[in-house]
Amino acid sequence: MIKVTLKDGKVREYGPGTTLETIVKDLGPRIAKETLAARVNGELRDLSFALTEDAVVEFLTFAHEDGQKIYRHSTAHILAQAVKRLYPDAKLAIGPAIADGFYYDFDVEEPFTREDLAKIEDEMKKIIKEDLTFERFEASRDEALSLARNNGEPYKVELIEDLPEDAPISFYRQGEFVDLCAGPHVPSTSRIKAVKLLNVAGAYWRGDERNKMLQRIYGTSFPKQSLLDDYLRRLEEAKRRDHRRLGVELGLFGIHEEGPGFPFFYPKGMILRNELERFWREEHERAGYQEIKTPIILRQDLWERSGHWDHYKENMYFTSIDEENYAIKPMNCPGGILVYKSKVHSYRELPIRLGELGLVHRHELSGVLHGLMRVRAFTQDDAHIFARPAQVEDEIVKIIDMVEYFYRDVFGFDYHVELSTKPEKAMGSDEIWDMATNALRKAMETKGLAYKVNEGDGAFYGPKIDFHLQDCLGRTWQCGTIQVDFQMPEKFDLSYVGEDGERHRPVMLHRVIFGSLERFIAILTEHFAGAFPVWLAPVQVKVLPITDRQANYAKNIEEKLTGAGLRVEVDLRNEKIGYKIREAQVQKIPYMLVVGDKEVTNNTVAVRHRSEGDLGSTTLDAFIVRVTDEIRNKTR
RNA sequence: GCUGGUGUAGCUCAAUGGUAGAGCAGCGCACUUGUAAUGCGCAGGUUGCAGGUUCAAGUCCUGUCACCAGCUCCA
Repeated sequence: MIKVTLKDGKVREYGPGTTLETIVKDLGPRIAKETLAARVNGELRDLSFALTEDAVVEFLTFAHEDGQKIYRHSTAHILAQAVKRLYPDAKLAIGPAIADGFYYDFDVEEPFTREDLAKIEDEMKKIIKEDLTFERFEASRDEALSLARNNGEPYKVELIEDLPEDAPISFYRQGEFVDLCAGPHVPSTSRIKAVKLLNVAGAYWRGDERNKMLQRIYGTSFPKQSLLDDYLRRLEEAKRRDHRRLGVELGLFGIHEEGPGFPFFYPKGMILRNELERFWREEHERAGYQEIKTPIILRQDLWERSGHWDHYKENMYFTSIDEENYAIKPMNCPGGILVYKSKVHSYRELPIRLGELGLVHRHELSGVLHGLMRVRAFTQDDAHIFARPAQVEDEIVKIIDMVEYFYRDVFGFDYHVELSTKPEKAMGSDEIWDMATNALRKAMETKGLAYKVNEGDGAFYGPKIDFHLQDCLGRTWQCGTIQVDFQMPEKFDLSYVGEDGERHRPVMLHRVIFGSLERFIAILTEHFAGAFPVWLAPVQVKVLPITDRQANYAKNIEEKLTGAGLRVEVDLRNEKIGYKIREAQVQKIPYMLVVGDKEVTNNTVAVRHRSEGDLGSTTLDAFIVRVTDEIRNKTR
């Protein structure tokens, strides 16, 4: 007998060769019905897997992340089968599960249309009804290659050829359809209850733009129709948080056809922006930064010297002045360097932290522009830190602290961290890159920060840590970044005078906290769905008189609130109170003060909060205390 | 940049190849109102732009610009 240890620690005994399916049925009909696959001694397995030795077994349902992945991946196979039935000439590429669903890439002569998608979805539903079993079989490398060749699947051939020599090669068959796949899968196609194909888009084979563009079909699936409906509803709701939409609705910012990628900030958006800048300046002053401002246009030879000409020219705009060549800055570092070089520095001054809210311009490909998230002109909350080598790690830790304070404590964002290493097109030796990369690693370890590694994704002058934030649809955007740079100090012959009276080379750190004000404001808008914390709200209080009898009282209140440093508007129009409230609610103004005859008589205000509703009457002074407290504490 | 899709009033959307329309917003008038939309009226357009087909184009074709989704690339 073999011992099977279950998740809850219970041990059961079965004869050798017992399949997981038998075991799960033994556990009960309900778990058997919900179980999709299992993890056996850490390895994901099909339910048809037969146990030959003692094992720790965890049965996976849709409630498990791995269970969901297996479920969606199996759906992707059904998609591929449907496509092959309807379009026998389609060549299969890859079809993984992704965050909220799956996709499958096909090489087809004609791109799929919306109507095609509907047809394919219908065919998938047929396949589900056919209740086809997912059967696993293994093949030798040669068998696998000839199978893929016989099926006329060149992409699969390529995939097999790239598998390591000793890797077992497995296939899955459902009905007439066979696909190369590591698995595992759900037991049969009928396990997929609700499926929806969402959209189709081009995608390069292996993500390389030099390769052929394939047609990628995105879809999702759930074990219940109601879960699918919920998901689709959530998607719709998420779209209502879109900063591009809220930017216009709330009068914050917008992009006009006259300036693709060049955003406009309207008066209310500027209030938000200025508040962020004010907060930023306070925090940086506290952290020992000095502020500078460097020009937007500088001579081209500066950029040749910095390496931008060689490494970043395609992203830069150029101009000429008096027949001399100039460049519009895509980064602030060369300017910061010139400030550093403007005088001789002693080791006693270091680290020197020069902050700059610097407007940079970058030529981004037209297809990547996205509201305020991805633009061609943006303001980085940049800083360049010139440090002695021994100070570098400590400085990195301090920057991480600041990012955490901003993101987690003040704004309440979820974020994740990535470390990017030396790219192909880079300046400097591997040794120097290793040193810089290790400094970042060590700082993150000191902080106990979990991070993922992006090989070859660093800046051309150094490795970086990136902080990524999520938008309303869960897409992530790089915001904060910390970069260690040994190259620029070399290129520009930077130095400081050490204790020994000799010249030494400082190390440079490039860093941003917000990343770009534009992107950060976009994230902020989506995160709060436009209902900004009071300290950021463009209008903090709206005074709503019930009739024009209270107009003077309302104006008086406005004056007092303005005097207390609050941003106030009064709605003096002859409208019903419900109408005024609705408009203030739609504008997501945090506080409404309703004033009618009662309030005038009692010298009070009736407070309404945008999310808490009617809070009852109070004195104006008490209200001012409440709001100013929220502002000072940056209450979310 | 690439693949596909979409461009009609400030916004959201209608209009068989046959006189461009509605709701909201705006403006005017009436109503003087108690916690998410009062009523009536007025105005608003070179249908993204440029060509073409046609007796006739918002609608069909070509080009172009912008936007949307994804890919590639990045804060």
